[in-house]
Amino acid sequence: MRTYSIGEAAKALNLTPYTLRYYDKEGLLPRIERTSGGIRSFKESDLEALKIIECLKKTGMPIKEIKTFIDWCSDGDDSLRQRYDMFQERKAVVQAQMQELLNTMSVIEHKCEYYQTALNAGTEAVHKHTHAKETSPA
Amino acid sequence: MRTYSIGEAAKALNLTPYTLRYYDKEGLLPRIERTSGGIRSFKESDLEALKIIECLKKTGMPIKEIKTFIDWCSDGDDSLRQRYDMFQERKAVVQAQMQELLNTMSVIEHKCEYYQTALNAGTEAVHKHTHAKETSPA
DNA sequence: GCTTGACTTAGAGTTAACTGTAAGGAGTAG
DNA sequence: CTACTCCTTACAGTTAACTCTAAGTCAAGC
Repeated sequence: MRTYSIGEAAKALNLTPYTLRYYDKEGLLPRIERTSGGIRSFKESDLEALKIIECLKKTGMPIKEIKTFIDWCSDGDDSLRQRYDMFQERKAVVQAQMQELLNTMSVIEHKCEYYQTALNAGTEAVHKHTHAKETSPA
Repeated sequence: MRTYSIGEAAKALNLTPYTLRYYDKEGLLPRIERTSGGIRSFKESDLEALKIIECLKKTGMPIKEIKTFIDWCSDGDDSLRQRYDMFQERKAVVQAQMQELLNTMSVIEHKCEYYQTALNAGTEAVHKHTHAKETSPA
């Protein structure tokens, strides 16, 4: 099975060696092996674990919480329930983020239309209501 | 038209007075008025502008870029094109974020199933492939 | 008239997640 | 042999976005 240096692993994951060393320091790579010369040797399984770590990061999970999960993984079957619950919670978090993103998109799209109309008219005044004494263009 | 103190505005927007002062210091509230005593007086239009600011923040826009937009708003109709382009770009950003969130969700859901199965079996070994010498539980 | 509470400023401190520096080691090309 | 490149550690520096502190102002209630 081929292995990867920290630079190769970084490239494969679109990260930097700095970041990978930082993850290691924070305890996110407990199983990482070293060569006789002390150089980190990333296996395919390490890259897979890092992909999960990046996935959890994308859900907004802080690194300390990810470390808790990594520790659970090292604990074996005793922590299956915690890990299951964690992913269920992450699922709920992502669902909420999706809903929020939809709301955000709705506002952005309204603004796109607003500025499309203003651009066609050549002036934002086209949106001024007669009853509004003052409006903020933002 | 009723106005709001910084504390009231913060509550209405689910922010803190510290944050609103910080935004002001960064130039995000150029039109904010003050009472004779020097106290910030938020109008409805200021709250609306802040809602747009919060919306842009949710798309991951840094505060310095939001300030650029706020400055454009003060510039009047000359900047309509820039503002339109900016919202189009934000729309593309949010679409990309949505796609990424869908990918993330897919991974999370696979892990939910993985741990559901493991939990039913009482052990993660249920997922071990015969050809795999070693796997990372993450 | 005095206390209370919310407001003001300038500026310092915090946090997360990197990001870079310095000093040095090891393997490879010429 | 020597230069080059990548690796190592320890630790300092950076950045964004707050978050708080200190010292002071001001209006309202008792």
